[in-house]
Amino acid sequence: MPRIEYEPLPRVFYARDTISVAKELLGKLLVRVIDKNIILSGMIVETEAYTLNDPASHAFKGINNRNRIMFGDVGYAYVYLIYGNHYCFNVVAKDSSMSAGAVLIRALQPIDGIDVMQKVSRSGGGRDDRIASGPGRLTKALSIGKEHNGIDLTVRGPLYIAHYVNIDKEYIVATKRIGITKATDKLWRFIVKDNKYVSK
DNA sequence: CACCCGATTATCT
DNA sequence: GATAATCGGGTGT
Repeated sequence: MPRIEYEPLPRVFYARDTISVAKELLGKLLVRVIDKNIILSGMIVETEAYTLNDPASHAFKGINNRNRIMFGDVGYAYVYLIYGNHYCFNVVAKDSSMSAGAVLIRALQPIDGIDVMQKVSRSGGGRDDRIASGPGRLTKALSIGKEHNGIDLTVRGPLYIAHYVNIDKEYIVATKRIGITKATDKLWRFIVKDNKYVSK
């Protein structure tokens, strides 16, 4: 059984304003451990922030059974089904004055288990720059589903986020969020500049 | 490459 | 009944 060497980010990392966390998650590693011996991972290269007073956020209209994790403690996974057939993976992040907030992880640069991800995802036909490029492709590549909703991402387990590299401020670009119809002017999508694994 | 559309479910009106 | 933090396959240029 391989030793898992990646160090999870502590809960305090997520206990800050959602926008800052969204930026600082770039360059971190999303780690998926399957059956305690298969390790899949990727460097986060694209994120989006969703806050409480944000018409585009699931939290905007108040708590319900789907979004309740967004109103809970920080550092936990919020996974939900979109368009009836894809899962989106988020991390709960907010400062103590906010009741809800999360960061959508939209794209990864594959690091560990690229061959396994290619088999599972069947996206991109042999190219590695489409495997986890987009929120639905990412969850498919790492086999993330509703069973991971509410999981603690600050401890080594089936799914966690770890330290990896630091992205210089120069290389963080803010853009409009993708696929929303409300609050479309906010520049709350963050990408690693010139990285080919960012969704198009 | 651009556009169009169907899939399929939780939530809201 | 409509819409949604999406994707892949189809058709046309």
